[in-house]
Amino acid sequence: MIKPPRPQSRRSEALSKARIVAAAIAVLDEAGEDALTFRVLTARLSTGFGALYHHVGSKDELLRAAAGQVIDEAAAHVAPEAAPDEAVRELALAVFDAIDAHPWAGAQLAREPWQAALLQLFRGIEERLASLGVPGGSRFAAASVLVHYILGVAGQYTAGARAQLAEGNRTAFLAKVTSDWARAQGQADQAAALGIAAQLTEHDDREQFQAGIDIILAGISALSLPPRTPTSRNGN
Amino acid sequence: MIKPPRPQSRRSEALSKARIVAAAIAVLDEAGEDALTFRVLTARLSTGFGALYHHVGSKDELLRAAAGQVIDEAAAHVAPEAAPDEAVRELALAVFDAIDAHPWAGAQLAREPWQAALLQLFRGIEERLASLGVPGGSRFAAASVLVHYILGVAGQYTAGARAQLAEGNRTAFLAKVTSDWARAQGQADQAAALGIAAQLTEHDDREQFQAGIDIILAGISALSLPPRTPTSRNGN
DNA sequence: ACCTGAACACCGTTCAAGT
DNA sequence: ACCTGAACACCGTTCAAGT
Repeated sequence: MIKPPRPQSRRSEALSKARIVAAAIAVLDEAGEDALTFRVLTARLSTGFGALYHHVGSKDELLRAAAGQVIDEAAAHVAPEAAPDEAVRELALAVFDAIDAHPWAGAQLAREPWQAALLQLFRGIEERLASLGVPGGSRFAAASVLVHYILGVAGQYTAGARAQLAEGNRTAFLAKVTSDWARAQGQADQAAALGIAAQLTEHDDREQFQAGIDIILAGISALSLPPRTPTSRNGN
Repeated sequence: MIKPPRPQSRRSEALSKARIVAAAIAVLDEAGEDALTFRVLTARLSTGFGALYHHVGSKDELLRAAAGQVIDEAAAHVAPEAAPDEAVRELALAVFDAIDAHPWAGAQLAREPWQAALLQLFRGIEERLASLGVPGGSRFAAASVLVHYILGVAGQYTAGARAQLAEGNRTAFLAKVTSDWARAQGQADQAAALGIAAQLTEHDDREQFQAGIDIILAGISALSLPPRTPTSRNGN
């Protein structure tokens, strides 16, 4: 009675949480957040609902796991030998780029920020701030601002991506927003609204994000680092 | 044929967008985001679906209008004679407090940050930064960081409030998060996770938020304001 | 233990019909 | 013009039944 070498099933591999999460990420990347339903997952993995629920518990848990994986990968790619303030910038940018590539993950993180992956980010930032000389008493607050900012941008970036998808393209989207603003403003304020819309049109999201990180790092340094010789401070 | 003085209808007032939005805000405040459905609204206003759709277009539009109203009210309460940096702090805190009172509004703003109400906030901040001496070239970036940060905190604050509601209370919620973290970490890192959880337990959200605003304002000042005599800089 | 898929309890939204 | 509510086209989730 020798066991047959695995009775080649219809599916190539057995179902597992990892395979379900991978399929979910694929659907999310290809077609966005609204497209992820248990029905398309059952079709894609050729199973039933019960099989999925046997491995994942709920749709929320699935979304959490998918976002966690994306962020984990991003945060792992930071060069360990970088100078501490550069490392903070790299960490922040890695998360930004991950969310650029997977906008749905930004929405998820903004919604449930206590995921383990973000704990890693927080700890990574706090560690670098310590190397930078930020004293223990203000380190928590300093790391918090950075993480809050990163998540704030993440959420809004995602929102923009989703809306641009719905509206066709960035230009069309901004045109619609601008006209909505103009309608909501008094006549006198329409010029200001147009000015802001123009700056939104021109600016580069990634550069803007980096400029924000620089401002916050400068603030942390100003408030909680021993003052240095005030030369060569050209931050722009 | 004199018209009767308004044939006292079953409902006290005619249906209108304003009344629908008011009812929506009431439901959201009383029972949270998930509780707002067109079905409970029809019951509360004793009408049918079609009547609601005749005034609001979609649930998204309703949510937008509700959040917009809450933020508009908050931003309007800032004393106009305040010093510019104090005014920025007041604006930020007003939004924070509004979201504390209406957590669902935070989620909505994080999801669709281009609402007209936020344009007002942005302009209010930019104006004050101009008074503060921040040059035009960096003012947009500076105001952006502040707004991104405010919205980031808003989103996460809301997430926390929602989770605490689900979990029973803040302590129970933090206990659950901590145990999730501990499970996800290696043994060696559990201490660090516990330390962060402890700081989360102790800190006051509102104070933390203010500390963040101070850090960002210090960074703006360091990077784009003419240097002052470096005395009496005690920001903590 | 793992999987299947009909069925349940909801949603937001539409629309023919009323006044 | 404004309102009504049955009906439609979806969801996430459960669960008795299979292997």
